[in-house]
Amino acid sequence: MFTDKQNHLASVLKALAHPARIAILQHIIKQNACICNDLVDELGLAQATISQHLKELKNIGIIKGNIEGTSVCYCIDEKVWLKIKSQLNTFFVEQVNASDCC
Amino acid sequence: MFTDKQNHLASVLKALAHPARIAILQHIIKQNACICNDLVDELGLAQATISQHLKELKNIGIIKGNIEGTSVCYCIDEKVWLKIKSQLNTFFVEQVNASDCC
DNA sequence: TACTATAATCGTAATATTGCGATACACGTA
DNA sequence: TACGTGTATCGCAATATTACGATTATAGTA
Repeated sequence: MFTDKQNHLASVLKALAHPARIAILQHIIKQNACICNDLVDELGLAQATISQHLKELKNIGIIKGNIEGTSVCYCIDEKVWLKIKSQLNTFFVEQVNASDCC
Repeated sequence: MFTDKQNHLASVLKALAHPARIAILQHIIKQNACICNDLVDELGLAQATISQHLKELKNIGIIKGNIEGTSVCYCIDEKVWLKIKSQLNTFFVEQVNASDCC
């Protein structure tokens, strides 16, 4: 019904479209390294909830996890991050005509 | 629980995070001018559904509608479009460290 | 004024998302 | 091997989203 590109872009945006997931990404970036579930303390959410949000971010590939002893270390997958960035750029690069009719 | 910025960015992304709404925006941009409910023909959705999607896009201000005789003319609100674009840029500008640990 | 066309809104059913407690699983360690 | 710590998954309740037919509202037209 829609093109693959439209569907894909929509699902990427959907994965990002939650304040908790935005906060998670920002926290991972801020630490500039991997984190485990400091997130549970950092955000005020239950462990199960954080894990669920992490899963959704993993699904679009923007983060990856690495088992590190007894805990899991998450970080941004730079390749996917840049790809998503450029996909959004492509979408927003459209020159909107200033002489709109409304 | 989250910051205003995080909440706002999330709600903007959420409004964009649907293939139908992406298709609507692309169609409006492609026509480079206002359109009414060609969208109903263009996409395969019911008139009520299109109207609902348009409402969500209007809610974040990215499009605006103008009554034009018996129909309504929609177009991108350039100011809001650019603002959202720059908000996303701000988010994605974060330099992800290439030397990640995962 | 009645009629038509366009779009918004209402009501509703189906489905998806969100959050969380409880539980299961994996991996170190005593 | 038993135990503790950190995560993932399950099951469920509450809520939100999506889609659409039916209805309503608005503006032009006969």
